Amino acid sequence: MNISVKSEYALKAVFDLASQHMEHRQASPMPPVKIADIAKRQRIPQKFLELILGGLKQSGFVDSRRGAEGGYLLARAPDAITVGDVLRAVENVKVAARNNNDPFAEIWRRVDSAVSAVLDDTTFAELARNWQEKQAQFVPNWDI
Amino acid sequence: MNISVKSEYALKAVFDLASQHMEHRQASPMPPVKIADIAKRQRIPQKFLELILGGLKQSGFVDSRRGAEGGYLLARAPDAITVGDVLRAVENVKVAARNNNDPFAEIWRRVDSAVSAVLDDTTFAELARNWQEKQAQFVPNWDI
DNA sequence: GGAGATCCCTACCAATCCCATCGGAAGCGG
DNA sequence: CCGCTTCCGATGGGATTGGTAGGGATCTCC
Repeated sequence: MNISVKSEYALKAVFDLASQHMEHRQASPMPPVKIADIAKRQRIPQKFLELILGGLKQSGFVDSRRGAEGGYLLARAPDAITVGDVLRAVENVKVAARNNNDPFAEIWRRVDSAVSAVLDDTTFAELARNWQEKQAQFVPNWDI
Repeated sequence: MNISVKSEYALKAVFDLASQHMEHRQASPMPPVKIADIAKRQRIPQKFLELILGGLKQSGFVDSRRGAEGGYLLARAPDAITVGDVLRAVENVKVAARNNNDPFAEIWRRVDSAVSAVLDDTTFAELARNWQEKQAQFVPNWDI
């Protein structure tokens, strides 16, 4: 599985937005998250992140508010976005007319479907929840 | 699943050797297969194929005989080589110290094992047999 | 012992991504 | 209107990819 750094950043960005979304108290409307904050938390070069988020917006995963107190937010609920969705949108999917006439066609199909199976059933809500639990395990003194 | 052309060539080369091996009558010892023949059958630039086979030999999958009537042959039986074996040897396997401390570690593990599962249980003997059957289906007049 | 065929090795190259940075324009809130 | 923030196009170095070129080195068969 060859995952480009760019794709990794995209996943981390969506993950960050999902985490922020889920930590937020539902009373007030969710405020946008600034690029600079995401970049700092996820260790992503800020300028690079800008263009990644641009693509992510084009693909309809996130939405943005300009100006002061602007930023990015998720366009859908965190449990309605899977890792596979984001990955397929970000990676330039050059399906390139899979040559059906070679001996490997079958095995590539099998691999693709195996990968999709695991990628398409993990949502970012799940990811964020698991991560929060794991963090709580290592810093369990928060309410003592 | 991002597969480089080079890896594809390597797979095709091993597949070609396996096919030749299985078509050969077992009475006489298997004669080596020439690079030029593999290149022509599998549509691979000959000089490029040379260096790919070199690597494949270094990895222990194939063996070579020099001189007139020389060429390449499999180092193991076709049913003892899986697609995964070849792929891992050819692709520069930069495992790169999987960061265990990110939210995606788990999912990458799951993907890797899913991919390995399908890649490691397909041997080239299987591939060659399936291919021969498929060809026979489309050109069924060979013995009429 | 040649001759011819083959493997082997090093170097090189052009194109294409990949990762990132810069500079400003445009929009929004106070 | 001013500061903050997203947006957008251009640029650029570096690595990788896909391939070429050519000359040995070495083996086998006659």
